[in-house]
Amino acid sequence: MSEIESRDFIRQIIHDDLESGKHEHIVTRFPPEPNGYLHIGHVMSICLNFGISEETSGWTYLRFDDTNPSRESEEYVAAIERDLCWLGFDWGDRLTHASDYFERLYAAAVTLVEADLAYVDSLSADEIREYRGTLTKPGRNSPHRDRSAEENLNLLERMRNGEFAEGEYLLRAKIDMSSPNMNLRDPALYRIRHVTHQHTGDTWSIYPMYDFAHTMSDAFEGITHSLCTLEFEDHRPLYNWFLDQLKPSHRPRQIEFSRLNLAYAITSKRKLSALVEEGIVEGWNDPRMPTIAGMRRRGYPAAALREFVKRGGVTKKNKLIEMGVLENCMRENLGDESERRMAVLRPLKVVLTNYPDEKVEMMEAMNHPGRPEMGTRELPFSKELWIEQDDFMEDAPRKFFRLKPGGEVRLRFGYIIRCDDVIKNDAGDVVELRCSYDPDTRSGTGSSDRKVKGTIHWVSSEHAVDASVRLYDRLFTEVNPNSAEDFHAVLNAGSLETVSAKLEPSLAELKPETAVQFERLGYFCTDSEEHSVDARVINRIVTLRDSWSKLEKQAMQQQGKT
RNA sequence: UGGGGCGUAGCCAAGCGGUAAGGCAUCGGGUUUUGAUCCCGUGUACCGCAGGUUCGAAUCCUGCCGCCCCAGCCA
Repeated sequence: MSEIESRDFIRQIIHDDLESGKHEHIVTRFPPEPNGYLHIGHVMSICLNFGISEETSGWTYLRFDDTNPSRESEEYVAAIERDLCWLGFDWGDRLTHASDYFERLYAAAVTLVEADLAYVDSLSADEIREYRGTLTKPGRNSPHRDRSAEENLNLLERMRNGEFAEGEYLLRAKIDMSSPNMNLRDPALYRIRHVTHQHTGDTWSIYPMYDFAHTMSDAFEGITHSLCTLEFEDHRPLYNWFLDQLKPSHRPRQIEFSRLNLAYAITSKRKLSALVEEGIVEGWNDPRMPTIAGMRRRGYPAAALREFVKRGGVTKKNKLIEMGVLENCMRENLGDESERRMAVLRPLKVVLTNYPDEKVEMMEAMNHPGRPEMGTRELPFSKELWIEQDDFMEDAPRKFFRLKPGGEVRLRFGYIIRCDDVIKNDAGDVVELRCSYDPDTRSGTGSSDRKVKGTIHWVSSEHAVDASVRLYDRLFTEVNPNSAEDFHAVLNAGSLETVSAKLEPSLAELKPETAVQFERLGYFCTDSEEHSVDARVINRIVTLRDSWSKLEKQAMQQQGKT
């Protein structure tokens, strides 16, 4: 253990800036555009920005980057605030909008025009593209580039007054049409848009572009470090150009980091939005979605999500993080925090032939094997039980130590039973097991130390409560669906399976959004929208680690080869 | 074929001229009334490749290769 925890490159810069006295406080911002729900990629940015200000006793603004009214909405701003709160971050009274600065932004634009650093163009969108040149060919100056400041001012004012149609005029920075950096070829500053803005209503008919609005908003808020993703690296010269020309009293510094990509998941708002609109998932908060709302509904604890992002690190290298890392964070957190319960997902009937017909015993069960302070509960035990179909095998391999004909197994917190008969239907499916129990092996009694290899879970059928349980799997079959030509082609058809499960009676009245472990199966969470005590709906968060299924897979592969 | 980035084990990631941390995964083993947890142990990383500088390079220099981003009046 070294005394100095190694810092990522951004925290190193910030540490140095504090050390050198360049800044007294660190001010960051999280600037989502309210045009969709936040996803796992945003979680990283959120944790970075809010995390850094927390660590340095600075502060962070939540700033809605609402400069494009044609695709933004109130629904999204509400969802973003909700998600941020749930994740555990607090912006206090520092909730702002880029639109809060529209007047100041306009004044800054006027300043640029007056300094002959911006002009009103009247080329069409197509012409502008044509004039811009290509990656390898320089662009050409617009024929309107040399309008007088007076004329530009007049035109800009009339743009603001709504005198022109959309696309008729455009305010552009006057930089360098031959720059090898496309962002410097006279980028657009303001475009005309006759649209009602979700925050400013109809007061504006021109709206600033991202680069201009974002840079100046950072400056207005005294942001010290403006952290963004790699694709904006090319924009930094433009960011700095605005600061150089307009000389605001605060000069923020933009630093870029690589985004977090999760294997088998999509993190593109456009595609996520398509999944919702095409009805491929049930909504932005479908438990299969990598959105914060979806992961929350799935049952992922916020703390586990934060831990996951922390493990990813902060660098400039493109990364694709394995699902297993995410799943492990969930298992670690839930393993410590959640109570254990018994539930049977795919029930198989077991009748204990030597158990008295009407008898019911109450068996004591620990709520958490590692945390006795979490207490115990009682499980009713009776003649007729449900066990998991997977826990019985007629022709079992040597290493299968669950139930098989003539074999013995321990019922967790119950007795050891032996399988005497297998009953099948006409189709040949196993529909019932006739077993006998050993009365001397009751769990917890002194004479219960007889060992059997396997222990399986069960539920008394008379006392069981029903539930609809949804088993989720990855939404895509491709590791990196982001780069697939068409994501529809790599959708996982089996991403959702719903089963009718039997639960132990203590689970009858669970509140929505409660996570528990179903022993030997995984972690599950009652659905926040559809679950009620009358109609239980439960989502599987993640399975337990399962070394048996691993062995099974290996065996299958070997069989396939030989 | 312009510009900007990035390349350390399967996936992340330390390292900042002195002879390759750590996590996850993998594979062994122990404990276990969850095949879970827990506990031990487990890696020949040609540090993208090739040269060079140096007593010494993942770290400095040169060249090359690979991958990502940029031609919205999106962010």
